[in-house]
Amino acid sequence: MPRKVDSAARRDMILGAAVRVFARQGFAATRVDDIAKEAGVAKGSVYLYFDSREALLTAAFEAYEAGSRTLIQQARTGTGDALERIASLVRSVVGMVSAEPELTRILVDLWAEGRRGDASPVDIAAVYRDHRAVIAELLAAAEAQGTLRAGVGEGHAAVVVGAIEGCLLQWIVDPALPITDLATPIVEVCVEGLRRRERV
Amino acid sequence: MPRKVDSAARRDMILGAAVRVFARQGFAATRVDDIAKEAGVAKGSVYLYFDSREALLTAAFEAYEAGSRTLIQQARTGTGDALERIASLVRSVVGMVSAEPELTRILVDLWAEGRRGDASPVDIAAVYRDHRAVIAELLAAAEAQGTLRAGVGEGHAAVVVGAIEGCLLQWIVDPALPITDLATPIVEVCVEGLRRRERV
Amino acid sequence: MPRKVDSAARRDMILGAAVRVFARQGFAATRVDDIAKEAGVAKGSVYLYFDSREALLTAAFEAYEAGSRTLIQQARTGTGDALERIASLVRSVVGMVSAEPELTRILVDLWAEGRRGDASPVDIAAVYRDHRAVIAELLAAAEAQGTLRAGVGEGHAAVVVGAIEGCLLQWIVDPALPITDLATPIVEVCVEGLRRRERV
Amino acid sequence: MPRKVDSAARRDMILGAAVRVFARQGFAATRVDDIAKEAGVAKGSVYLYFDSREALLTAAFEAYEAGSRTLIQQARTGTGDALERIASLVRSVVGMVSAEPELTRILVDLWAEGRRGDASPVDIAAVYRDHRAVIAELLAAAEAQGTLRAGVGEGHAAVVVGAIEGCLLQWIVDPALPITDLATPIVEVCVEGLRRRERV
DNA sequence: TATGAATGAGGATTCATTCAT
DNA sequence: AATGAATGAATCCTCATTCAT
Repeated sequence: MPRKVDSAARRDMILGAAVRVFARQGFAATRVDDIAKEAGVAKGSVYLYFDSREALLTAAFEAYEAGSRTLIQQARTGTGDALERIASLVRSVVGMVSAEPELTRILVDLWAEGRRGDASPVDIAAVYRDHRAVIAELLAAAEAQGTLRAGVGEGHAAVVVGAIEGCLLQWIVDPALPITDLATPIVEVCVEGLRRRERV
Repeated sequence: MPRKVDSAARRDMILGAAVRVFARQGFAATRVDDIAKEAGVAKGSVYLYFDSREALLTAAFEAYEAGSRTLIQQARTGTGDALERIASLVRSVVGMVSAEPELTRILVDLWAEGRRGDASPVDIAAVYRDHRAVIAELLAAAEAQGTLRAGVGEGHAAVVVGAIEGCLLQWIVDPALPITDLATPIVEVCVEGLRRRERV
Repeated sequence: MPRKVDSAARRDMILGAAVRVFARQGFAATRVDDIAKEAGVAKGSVYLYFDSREALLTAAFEAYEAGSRTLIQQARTGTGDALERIASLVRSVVGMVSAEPELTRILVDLWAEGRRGDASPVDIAAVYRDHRAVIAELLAAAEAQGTLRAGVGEGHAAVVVGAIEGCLLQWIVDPALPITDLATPIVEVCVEGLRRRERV
Repeated sequence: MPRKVDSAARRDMILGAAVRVFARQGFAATRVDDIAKEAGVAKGSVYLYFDSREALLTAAFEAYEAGSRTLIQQARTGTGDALERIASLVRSVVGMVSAEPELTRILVDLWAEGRRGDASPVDIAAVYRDHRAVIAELLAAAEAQGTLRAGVGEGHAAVVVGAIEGCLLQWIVDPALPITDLATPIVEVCVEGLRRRERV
């Protein structure tokens, strides 16, 4: 009779440990042994669930990407004032920091890994392309709703995404920065910076 | 004296080679041998000018930091409309991408390295602290000039810095993104998002 | 009793699988997992019947040795013209290739393993000592029968064994070689090379 | 000024050490560290001259092959009685055991490695194909000279090669076997087994 | 100063073997 | 008896750094 294990749960457990260690030390400085220790298993066991150290980062990316996709989906399926929906998306993304601080801290490793381009399975560029796409869609909707000021286009979507990610970046590099307090300023700058100026 | 000049030039030459290779392959994937080859010197010669592979990244950081400090200085010493000076700063930082693309592409490695906190000589957090500080100063000036809308504070400075760095990030990760075209949108979103709404 | 039979059959089944995989990939490149898969059992089950991976090779050797002993026995118990009995032995050994190709292909692993000398339970040297011994006995008989030419001794027995094994070797290394066609040439060279030259 | 080293000599020195260790322990049981120790260098230095542990075996094969080619060349360029030239070749090959005992003892590893077929750079099969080819040529010459008995063909060439290699094999597996004493018996059996029977 | 051969610590990965179920 | 998850020792190879010339 084989030992009973929930293979998926085990995998998740190890991945969770890996993410914690990556968040703490950075991917480059993380040894497979560190991960095994954090997970409370032997080094070899890590390889029962992941092909390589690299694969753990990729899996972390996939987890991040999945969360990201959910947020994007929500933004897409929402209704109502388009600029308000952008504001919600901003708050959701920033909210992820509290929900998943480790996964967020890994972002910098994903950027570094994803920069290699097609050579890497970490296609972080695609994630941001998607982000820009939703924002652009919402901006188009805002335009239709007449709430947008003139001359807003693709570039502005990149700026909104940039504002969010750039704030995450500052927090990653300096955890003392009160990232959760930034959601409102981001919304204010971005949404108000795009909203049509009311005539009196 | 001529010796010293030569020596400094040689150091710069090697550092330049290192930066190019870092930009191409990323710090983690860069071997000291790659740098030596790019510089056209022997591996051992690299160590005549730098203590370690790590030191090359630190030196690159210092170069980046110096450039950054110059921009900050310019923003501080400037005069005139405060919001316009913010706009200039934004354009300057984005302009650095064209001027020094390699140094910019290295940013991601600096973020990764700098994240280690006090353990690392790459204090990238300080750079962004400084950036936020100037922006905050300029915002205060704008407030005094009456061009700022109400309720703007520290957080908004972080957003402006975030918008810039977040756009750089997107470009690093996806060089197809037309980063230079983003200067204007960034300015529009940030400056207009902060400017006081004119009454007619 | 039925248990015992089952057990022995199971052992043989696993050994057979091991031999097939060894023949295919070579001992060094064979994982216990490969053997388990070939046998259709779990990896752990292999260890219920064999102490170690090494033990499987040893068991294969024992099977080979048993077959070899049978042939030797037949050669010893035979009667009639001594040179003819040598010819028969040659044909029998070469015939084993068709009968047990996998076991034959493993020979090279047995040679490698057996070379370690006393440290190894694979005493392939003893097998060849035995082969040489029978051949020598038969040569002595031939001498008594007056069919042998003068000056034939121990060394010639080694040559006969060598001719056989050397042909197997060439086939192992190059399966395109039509090994079964070689039985007759081996017999011709060896037997005629030893037979007394008839006076007319 | 670079350290002066004769790179080729260094390579040969390390290869020599590797061959000695392979001969002693077998390829499978040889660690790169063992080779380094035998050569009196650090482990890493081995990799300055060889790509991998495997490459050392390949290089050993190439050395063996080169020697083999020389012998073949000599056999081809010789003149005189064809059967006598076969006898010389036999003696030369057997003589290699005294000249290069370690290289000879490695043969079994080359056989094991070479058995993998096209996947391996150790094309030992080609070596034996060449050996058979020369022997076949010499047999054809003998036939033309009228010294050969009827019905001799390709297969007989394989037998001659087999007799030689099979004797080496017995020595490898059992160094107590007086291999040098076997040259004469091999010649007697093979040459006399192929020579035309004189009528009185 | 410059070189590049030499070093050896370090770390990812493999896989024979064990053992809880 | 059978399983296959878990283990961790073993080993290949890399590469930052040193140093003799």
